[in-house]
Amino acid sequence: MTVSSLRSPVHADTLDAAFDVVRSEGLRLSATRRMVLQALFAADGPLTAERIATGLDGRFPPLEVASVYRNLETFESIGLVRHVHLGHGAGRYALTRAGEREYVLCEACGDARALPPAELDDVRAAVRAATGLDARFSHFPIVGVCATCREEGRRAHP
Amino acid sequence: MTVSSLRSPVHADTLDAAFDVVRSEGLRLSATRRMVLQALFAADGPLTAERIATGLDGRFPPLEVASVYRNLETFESIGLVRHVHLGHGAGRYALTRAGEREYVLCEACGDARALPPAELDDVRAAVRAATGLDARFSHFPIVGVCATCREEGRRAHP
DNA sequence: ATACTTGCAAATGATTTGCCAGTGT
DNA sequence: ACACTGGCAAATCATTTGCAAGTAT
Repeated sequence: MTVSSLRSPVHADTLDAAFDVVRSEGLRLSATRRMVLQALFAADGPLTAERIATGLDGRFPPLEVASVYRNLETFESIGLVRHVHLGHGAGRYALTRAGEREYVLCEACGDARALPPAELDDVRAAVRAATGLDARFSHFPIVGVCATCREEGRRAHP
Repeated sequence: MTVSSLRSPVHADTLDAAFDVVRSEGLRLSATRRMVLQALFAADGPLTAERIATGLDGRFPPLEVASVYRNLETFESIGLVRHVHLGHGAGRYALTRAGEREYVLCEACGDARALPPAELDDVRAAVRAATGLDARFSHFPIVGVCATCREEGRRAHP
Protein backbone atom coordinates (compact mmCIF):
# COMPACT_ATOMS: atom_id res chain seq x y z
CA MET A 1 0.00 0.00 0.00
CA THR A 2 1.45 3.29 -1.06
CA VAL A 3 -0.67 5.72 0.74
CA SER A 4 -4.26 5.16 -0.04
CA SER A 5 -7.06 3.15 1.32
CA LEU A 6 -8.80 0.50 -0.64
CA ARG A 7 -12.52 0.99 -0.51
CA SER A 8 -14.78 3.96 -0.79
CA PRO A 9 -15.85 5.50 2.51
CA VAL A 10 -18.70 3.96 4.46
CA HIS A 11 -21.13 6.31 6.14
CA ALA A 12 -21.96 4.88 9.51
CA ASP A 13 -23.29 7.81 11.47
CA THR A 14 -23.95 5.98 14.68
CA LEU A 15 -22.16 3.38 16.72
CA ASP A 16 -24.83 0.82 15.92
CA ALA A 17 -24.65 1.57 12.24
CA ALA A 18 -20.91 0.95 12.41
CA PHE A 19 -21.53 -2.35 14.21
CA ASP A 20 -23.87 -3.35 11.42
CA VAL A 21 -21.28 -2.49 8.81
CA VAL A 22 -18.76 -4.71 10.53
CA ARG A 23 -21.20 -7.59 10.69
CA SER A 24 -22.43 -7.08 7.17
CA GLU A 25 -18.87 -7.50 5.96
CA GLY A 26 -18.86 -10.94 7.49
CA LEU A 27 -16.53 -9.78 10.25
CA ARG A 28 -17.10 -10.62 13.89
CA LEU A 29 -18.12 -7.97 16.35
CA SER A 30 -15.85 -8.62 19.30
CA ALA A 31 -15.67 -6.61 22.49
CA THR A 32 -12.37 -5.15 21.33
CA ARG A 33 -13.83 -4.02 18.05
CA ARG A 34 -16.76 -2.44 19.81
CA MET A 35 -14.40 -0.49 22.06
CA VAL A 36 -12.28 0.73 19.17
CA LEU A 37 -15.34 1.99 17.37
CA GLN A 38 -16.70 3.54 20.51
CA ALA A 39 -13.46 5.44 21.08
CA LEU A 40 -13.50 6.67 17.49
CA PHE A 41 -17.08 7.89 17.88
CA ALA A 42 -16.28 9.57 21.17
CA ALA A 43 -13.30 11.42 19.73
CA ASP A 44 -13.34 14.95 18.43
CA GLY A 45 -10.51 14.38 15.97
CA PRO A 46 -8.31 11.64 14.57
CA LEU A 47 -6.74 9.40 17.22
CA THR A 48 -3.50 7.50 17.48
CA ALA A 49 -3.72 3.75 18.03
CA GLU A 50 -1.98 4.32 21.33
CA ARG A 51 -4.65 6.67 22.53
CA ILE A 52 -7.38 4.27 21.56
CA ALA A 53 -5.52 1.50 23.36
CA THR A 54 -5.45 3.51 26.58
CA GLY A 55 -9.20 4.00 26.23
CA LEU A 56 -8.92 7.71 25.56
CA ASP A 57 -6.90 8.15 28.74
CA GLY A 58 -9.08 5.99 30.92
CA ARG A 59 -12.53 6.89 29.67
CA PHE A 60 -12.77 3.37 28.30
CA PRO A 61 -11.17 0.07 29.29
CA PRO A 62 -7.64 -0.40 27.97
CA LEU A 63 -6.91 -2.56 24.95
CA GLU A 64 -3.86 -4.20 23.45
CA VAL A 65 -2.23 -1.80 20.99
CA ALA A 66 -1.47 -4.67 18.63
CA SER A 67 -5.15 -5.55 18.49
CA VAL A 68 -6.06 -1.93 18.01
CA TYR A 69 -3.72 -1.68 15.03
CA ARG A 70 -5.07 -4.91 13.60
CA ASN A 71 -8.63 -3.71 13.90
CA LEU A 72 -7.94 -0.27 12.54
CA GLU A 73 -6.37 -1.89 9.53
CA THR A 74 -9.38 -4.13 9.11
CA PHE A 75 -11.76 -1.19 9.42
CA GLU A 76 -9.70 0.75 6.97
CA SER A 77 -9.90 -2.07 4.47
CA ILE A 78 -13.68 -1.91 4.50
CA GLY A 79 -13.80 1.87 4.27
CA LEU A 80 -15.01 2.53 7.80
CA VAL A 81 -11.83 4.25 8.89
CA ARG A 82 -8.98 6.25 7.37
CA HIS A 83 -5.68 7.40 8.76
CA VAL A 84 -3.83 10.68 8.31
CA HIS A 85 -0.28 11.75 9.02
CA LEU A 86 -0.29 15.04 10.85
CA GLY A 87 3.42 15.73 10.97
CA HIS A 88 5.93 13.22 12.30
CA GLY A 89 4.98 10.60 14.82
CA ALA A 90 2.12 8.16 14.99
CA GLY A 91 -0.60 8.08 12.38
CA ARG A 92 -4.07 9.17 13.42
CA TYR A 93 -7.27 7.30 12.71
CA ALA A 94 -10.78 8.55 12.20
CA LEU A 95 -14.13 7.27 11.02
CA THR A 96 -15.15 8.15 7.50
CA ARG A 97 -18.66 8.47 8.89
CA ALA A 98 -19.89 11.70 7.42
CA GLY A 99 -17.82 11.19 4.31
CA GLU A 100 -14.20 11.80 3.59
CA ARG A 101 -12.27 14.54 5.38
CA GLU A 102 -9.29 16.44 4.14
CA TYR A 103 -6.70 18.08 6.35
CA VAL A 104 -4.87 21.33 6.55
CA LEU A 105 -1.97 21.78 8.92
CA CYS A 106 -0.10 24.85 10.06
CA GLU A 107 3.51 23.90 10.49
CA ALA A 108 4.19 26.87 12.70
CA CYS A 109 1.54 26.47 15.37
CA GLY A 110 0.75 22.81 14.74
CA ASP A 111 -2.93 23.47 14.38
CA ALA A 112 -4.77 20.97 12.17
CA ARG A 113 -8.17 21.48 10.61
CA ALA A 114 -10.42 18.89 8.99
CA LEU A 115 -12.50 20.03 6.03
CA PRO A 116 -15.20 18.49 3.89
CA PRO A 117 -13.70 17.90 0.42
CA ALA A 118 -16.07 20.39 -1.21
CA GLU A 119 -14.15 23.23 0.40
CA LEU A 120 -11.06 22.17 -1.47
CA ASP A 121 -12.61 21.67 -4.87
CA ASP A 122 -10.97 24.78 -6.26
CA VAL A 123 -7.65 23.55 -4.98
CA ARG A 124 -8.30 20.21 -6.60
CA ALA A 125 -9.09 21.93 -9.89
CA ALA A 126 -5.86 23.91 -9.69
CA VAL A 127 -3.88 20.75 -8.99
CA ARG A 128 -5.55 19.04 -11.92
CA ALA A 129 -4.66 21.94 -14.19
CA ALA A 130 -1.08 22.07 -12.98
CA THR A 131 -0.26 18.38 -12.73
CA GLY A 132 -3.05 16.23 -14.16
CA LEU A 133 -3.51 14.66 -10.75
CA ASP A 134 -6.84 14.12 -9.04
CA ALA A 135 -5.71 15.15 -5.57
CA ARG A 136 -6.86 14.05 -2.17
CA PHE A 137 -5.60 15.58 1.09
CA SER A 138 -6.94 12.90 3.37
CA HIS A 139 -3.74 10.96 3.89
CA PHE A 140 -1.20 13.76 3.88
CA PRO A 141 -2.50 17.18 4.82
CA ILE A 142 -1.87 20.42 3.04
CA VAL A 143 0.99 21.89 5.04
CA GLY A 144 1.76 25.55 5.28
CA VAL A 145 1.75 28.59 7.50
CA CYS A 146 -1.59 29.98 8.63
CA ALA A 147 -2.51 33.65 8.46
CA THR A 148 -1.97 34.27 12.15
CA CYS A 149 1.47 32.70 12.26
CA ARG A 150 2.44 34.49 9.09
CA GLU A 151 1.60 37.85 10.61
CA GLU A 152 3.47 37.05 13.76
CA GLY A 153 6.45 35.97 11.73
CA ARG A 154 6.43 32.49 13.19
CA ARG A 155 8.14 29.95 10.98
CA ALA A 156 8.62 26.69 12.80
CA HIS A 157 6.98 24.87 15.65
CA PRO A 158 8.50 25.39 19.16
CA MET B 1 9.90 20.08 14.80
CA THR B 2 6.45 19.68 13.35
CA VAL B 3 7.16 19.24 9.75
CA SER B 4 9.19 22.10 8.46
CA SER B 5 12.78 22.95 8.08
CA LEU B 6 14.42 25.80 9.78
CA ARG B 7 16.47 27.82 7.35
CA SER B 8 15.91 29.05 3.86
CA PRO B 9 17.35 26.85 1.13
CA VAL B 10 21.01 27.16 0.23
CA HIS B 11 21.92 26.97 -3.42
CA ALA B 12 25.08 24.95 -3.72
CA ASP B 13 25.14 23.82 -7.32
CA THR B 14 28.35 21.87 -7.15
CA LEU B 15 29.91 19.50 -4.70
CA ASP B 16 32.64 22.00 -3.94
CA ALA B 17 30.12 24.75 -3.36
CA ALA B 18 28.38 22.48 -0.88
CA PHE B 19 31.68 21.79 0.87
CA ASP B 20 32.20 25.52 1.17
CA VAL B 21 28.77 25.98 2.65
CA VAL B 22 29.51 23.37 5.28
CA ARG B 23 32.81 25.03 6.17
CA SER B 24 31.36 28.51 6.12
CA GLU B 25 28.85 27.41 8.74
CA GLY B 26 31.74 26.59 11.00
CA LEU B 27 31.14 22.86 10.57
CA ARG B 28 33.88 20.39 9.87
CA LEU B 29 34.17 18.74 6.54
CA SER B 30 34.78 15.12 7.42
CA ALA B 31 35.14 12.22 5.01
CA THR B 32 31.67 11.03 6.00
CA ARG B 33 30.14 14.38 5.26
CA ARG B 34 31.85 14.53 1.92
CA MET B 35 30.46 11.11 1.02
CA VAL B 36 26.93 12.01 2.04
CA LEU B 37 27.02 15.11 -0.10
CA GLN B 38 28.57 13.22 -2.97
CA ALA B 39 25.78 10.64 -2.85
CA LEU B 40 23.17 13.37 -2.81
CA PHE B 41 24.76 15.05 -5.81
CA ALA B 42 25.01 11.75 -7.65
CA ALA B 43 21.35 10.92 -7.07
CA ASP B 44 18.55 11.58 -9.49
CA GLY B 45 15.90 11.92 -6.80
CA PRO B 46 15.51 12.07 -3.02
CA LEU B 47 17.33 9.29 -1.18
CA THR B 48 16.70 7.39 2.01
CA ALA B 49 19.41 7.52 4.68
CA GLU B 50 19.77 3.78 4.24
CA ARG B 51 20.56 4.13 0.57
CA ILE B 52 23.12 6.81 1.25
CA ALA B 53 24.66 4.58 3.91
CA THR B 54 25.11 1.75 1.45
CA GLY B 55 26.84 4.18 -0.87
CA LEU B 56 24.07 4.11 -3.47
CA ASP B 57 24.30 0.34 -3.63
CA GLY B 58 28.05 0.13 -3.74
CA ARG B 59 28.89 3.05 -5.97
CA PHE B 60 30.44 4.71 -2.94
CA PRO B 61 32.01 3.35 0.24
CA PRO B 62 29.50 2.39 2.92
CA LEU B 63 28.79 4.63 5.89
CA GLU B 64 27.17 4.23 9.28
CA VAL B 65 23.44 4.95 9.01
CA ALA B 66 23.50 6.72 12.35
CA SER B 67 26.14 9.11 11.07
CA VAL B 68 24.23 9.59 7.87
CA TYR B 69 21.11 10.56 9.82
CA ARG B 70 23.12 12.86 12.02
CA ASN B 71 24.65 14.59 9.05
CA LEU B 72 21.44 14.86 7.12
CA GLU B 73 19.89 16.53 10.12
CA THR B 74 22.83 18.90 10.36
CA PHE B 75 22.63 19.72 6.66
CA GLU B 76 18.92 20.23 6.95
CA SER B 77 19.43 22.68 9.78
CA ILE B 78 21.61 24.88 7.59
CA GLY B 79 19.26 24.67 4.61
CA LEU B 80 21.47 22.50 2.42
CA VAL B 81 19.10 19.55 2.50
CA ARG B 82 15.38 18.83 2.91
CA HIS B 83 13.46 15.63 3.42
CA VAL B 84 10.13 14.50 1.97
CA HIS B 85 7.76 11.71 2.84
CA LEU B 86 6.77 9.88 -0.29
CA GLY B 87 4.23 7.48 1.12
CA HIS B 88 4.96 5.21 4.07
CA GLY B 89 8.43 4.08 4.95
CA ALA B 90 11.67 5.98 5.28
CA GLY B 91 11.94 9.67 4.62
CA ARG B 92 13.89 10.77 1.57
CA TYR B 93 16.55 13.44 1.49
CA ALA B 94 17.61 15.77 -1.28
CA LEU B 95 19.75 18.83 -1.76
CA THR B 96 17.97 22.15 -1.99
CA ARG B 97 20.58 23.07 -4.57
CA ALA B 98 18.53 24.57 -7.36
CA GLY B 99 16.01 25.94 -4.91
CA GLU B 100 13.11 24.32 -3.18
CA ARG B 101 11.25 21.44 -4.80
CA GLU B 102 7.67 20.41 -4.32
CA TYR B 103 6.36 16.92 -4.85
CA VAL B 104 3.42 15.27 -6.50
CA LEU B 105 2.72 11.60 -5.97
CA CYS B 106 0.39 9.20 -7.73
CA GLU B 107 -0.93 6.81 -5.14
CA ALA B 108 -1.92 4.29 -7.79
CA CYS B 109 1.35 3.81 -9.65
CA GLY B 110 3.65 5.23 -6.99
CA ASP B 111 5.24 7.65 -9.41
CA ALA B 112 6.62 10.81 -7.78
CA ARG B 113 7.46 14.02 -9.57
CA ALA B 114 9.48 16.96 -8.26
CA LEU B 115 8.44 20.40 -9.43
CA PRO B 116 9.79 23.91 -9.05
CA PRO B 117 7.40 25.81 -6.77
CA ALA B 118 6.42 28.22 -9.54
CA GLU B 119 4.46 25.46 -11.22
CA LEU B 120 2.24 25.20 -8.18
CA ASP B 121 1.63 28.88 -7.65
CA ASP B 122 -1.96 28.63 -8.83
CA VAL B 123 -2.49 25.77 -6.42
CA ARG B 124 -0.98 27.85 -3.67
CA ALA B 125 -3.31 30.72 -4.52
CA ALA B 126 -6.31 28.38 -4.39
CA VAL B 127 -5.19 27.02 -1.01
CA ARG B 128 -4.77 30.55 0.28
CA ALA B 129 -8.25 31.47 -0.87
CA ALA B 130 -9.80 28.35 0.61
CA THR B 131 -7.93 28.11 3.89
CA GLY B 132 -5.74 31.16 4.49
CA LEU B 133 -2.69 28.92 4.51
CA ASP B 134 0.51 29.62 2.62
CA ALA B 135 1.10 26.07 1.44
CA ARG B 136 4.30 24.14 0.78
CA PHE B 137 4.34 20.69 -0.76
CA SER B 138 7.97 20.05 -0.02
CA HIS B 139 7.53 17.93 3.08
CA PHE B 140 4.33 16.09 2.28
CA PRO B 141 3.57 15.73 -1.41
CA ILE B 142 0.30 16.35 -3.15
CA VAL B 143 -1.19 12.87 -3.34
CA GLY B 144 -3.71 11.76 -5.90
CA VAL B 145 -4.30 9.66 -8.95
CA CYS B 146 -2.55 10.60 -12.18
CA ALA B 147 -4.31 10.85 -15.53
CA THR B 148 -3.01 7.54 -16.79
CA CYS B 149 -4.04 5.57 -13.74
CA ARG B 150 -7.40 7.28 -13.71
CA GLU B 151 -8.09 6.18 -17.26
CA GLU B 152 -7.02 2.67 -16.54
CA GLY B 153 -9.24 2.58 -13.50
CA ARG B 154 -6.35 1.88 -11.18
CA ARG B 155 -7.02 2.90 -7.62
CA ALA B 156 -4.37 1.56 -5.30
CA HIS B 157 -0.78 0.53 -5.54
CA PRO B 158 -0.05 -3.20 -6.20
C1' DA C 1 45.06 21.12 21.72
C1' DT C 2 40.49 20.76 21.73
C1' DA C 3 36.04 20.75 20.34
C1' DC C 4 33.57 18.55 16.80
C1' DT C 5 32.59 13.86 14.62
C1' DT C 6 32.47 9.13 14.02
C1' DG C 7 31.64 4.28 14.99
C1' DC C 8 29.29 0.98 17.37
C1' DA C 9 25.88 -0.50 20.44
C1' DA C 10 21.89 0.13 22.63
C1' DA C 11 17.50 2.75 23.19
C1' DT C 12 13.21 4.50 21.39
C1' DG C 13 8.88 4.88 18.86
C1' DA C 14 5.63 3.02 15.60
C1' DT C 15 3.82 -0.83 13.69
C1' DT C 16 3.71 -5.76 12.50
C1' DT C 17 3.80 -10.74 13.18
C1' DG C 18 3.64 -15.54 15.21
C1' DC C 19 1.29 -18.44 17.89
C1' DC C 20 -1.91 -20.48 20.85
C1' DA C 21 -5.84 -19.83 23.65
C1' DG C 22 -10.43 -17.78 23.57
C1' DT C 23 -14.99 -16.67 21.44
C1' DG C 24 -18.56 -15.00 18.04
C1' DT C 25 -21.82 -17.00 14.87
C1' DA D 1 -17.78 -26.85 15.86
C1' DC D 2 -14.65 -23.92 13.69
C1' DA D 3 -12.92 -20.17 11.60
C1' DC D 4 -12.09 -15.69 13.14
C1' DT D 5 -9.95 -12.82 17.02
C1' DG D 6 -7.44 -11.44 21.04
C1' DG D 7 -3.55 -11.44 24.15
C1' DC D 8 1.19 -11.37 24.72
C1' DA D 9 5.80 -11.63 23.36
C1' DA D 10 8.99 -11.01 20.03
C1' DA D 11 10.31 -9.14 15.50
C1' DT D 12 10.87 -5.34 12.35
C1' DC D 13 11.60 -0.76 10.51
C1' DA D 14 12.96 4.06 10.93
C1' DT D 15 15.40 7.01 13.69
C1' DT D 16 17.79 8.64 17.83
C1' DT D 17 21.12 8.63 21.57
C1' DG D 18 25.23 7.62 24.74
C1' DC D 19 29.88 7.30 24.96
C1' DA D 20 34.63 6.41 24.13
C1' DA D 21 37.97 6.95 20.43
C1' DG D 22 39.37 9.57 16.25
C1' DT D 23 40.25 13.80 13.61
C1' DA D 24 39.58 18.46 11.36
C1' DT D 25 40.93 22.94 12.24
